[in-house]
Amino acid sequence: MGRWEPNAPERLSRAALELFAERGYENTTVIDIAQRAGLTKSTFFRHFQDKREVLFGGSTLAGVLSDAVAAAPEDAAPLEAVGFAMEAVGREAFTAERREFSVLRRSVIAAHPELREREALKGLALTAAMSDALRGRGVPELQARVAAELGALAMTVAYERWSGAEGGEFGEAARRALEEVRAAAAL
Amino acid sequence: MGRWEPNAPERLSRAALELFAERGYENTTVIDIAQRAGLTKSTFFRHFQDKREVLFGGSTLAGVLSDAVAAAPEDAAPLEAVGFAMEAVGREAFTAERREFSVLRRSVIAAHPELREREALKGLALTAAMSDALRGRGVPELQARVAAELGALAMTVAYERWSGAEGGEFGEAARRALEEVRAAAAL
DNA sequence: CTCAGTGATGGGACTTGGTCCCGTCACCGT
DNA sequence: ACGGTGACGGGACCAAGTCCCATCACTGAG
Repeated sequence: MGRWEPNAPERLSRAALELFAERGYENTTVIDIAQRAGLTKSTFFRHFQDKREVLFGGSTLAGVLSDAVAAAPEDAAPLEAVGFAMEAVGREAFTAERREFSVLRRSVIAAHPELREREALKGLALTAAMSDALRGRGVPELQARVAAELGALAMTVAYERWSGAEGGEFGEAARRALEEVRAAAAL
Repeated sequence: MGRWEPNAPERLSRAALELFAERGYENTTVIDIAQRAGLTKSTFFRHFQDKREVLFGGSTLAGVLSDAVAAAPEDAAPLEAVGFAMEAVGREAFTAERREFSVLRRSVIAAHPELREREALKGLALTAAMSDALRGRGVPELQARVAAELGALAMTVAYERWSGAEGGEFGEAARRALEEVRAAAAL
């Protein structure tokens, strides 16, 4: 088992998730993580900005959302474009085979304030990505921000359900959630 | 100038804001902050959980929002209750005399990722507070979350304007922003 | 086959954030 | 005058994160 094993970032992420689940985030050292992955602290920080990022690094969610919104049919309303983005996420990120991983990751994040904080920041990035993509379609500033915010809420709700007992396909859950949010927003 | 000077937390906050503005967040040590306030590192961490919190500690915004939503007239619709909360914030938090302080604080936070991250977490706490207060009024789960999210967006927009060149009163700016958001959400 | 270049890794010194424990001093009531 | 309480000072200590340099595996040219 050499110095040249491939996929260092992935090995580190898996090791980190395991250790966080076993003994908790604050009882796990970066050195612990690196050791389980057969690496060292130096290498860890070469692949991740900090200890929290090891659970968020692989995420290209912002890019997926942005691209899907931009690729939606020209005549689609803002919230419809957001709906397409939800489906794209279901296809490219929250797939059935990654559900178990996502569920564990979710519970680990929920248990530790530092990780929740990072997640909050990533959430802002997601809404910003959607909002920017909508503005790129010619949607006015405020409408874009509203649609992005409602889309983010729908994604959160769908993620709660999808990673909960229900299972099913994420894209559909997100579409349903988005429709419910739209109805709840009609005041 | 003794050991018994009052208002240690406030002195620390002011010292921190000054130093962050002067030399930047990462070029400022907790010891620097404590020294400028005439205190020590130990005392700093006795008043604040961590270095970031020194810019967020005084904030009872969540409580203000929560109370105001709960105190709104019984027959007020969710978004109207949120409107009352906005005015309460204008009265009790974002007052005219604190504007200068808020503007500086805002620019400091915007300049440093760690601080933006903490702000994102505080934002989540605010929407959660509003959402919970709305549910306490009997508003269904999803409607409460939507109204809270729209309220948070309105607050963000109003804050941008209020701390920008425009000035004026925060409560009014927030009410206007909330009305615009409501209009933009009518899809 | 050899050898130099490239890039990822190992390793250790160093700074700083954050925790812990304990001694000290000011205030307050008796 | 005296003891209790609570805030502060100070120092040891650990882990996160930075920096710099040595080392090793792979690659391609000769």
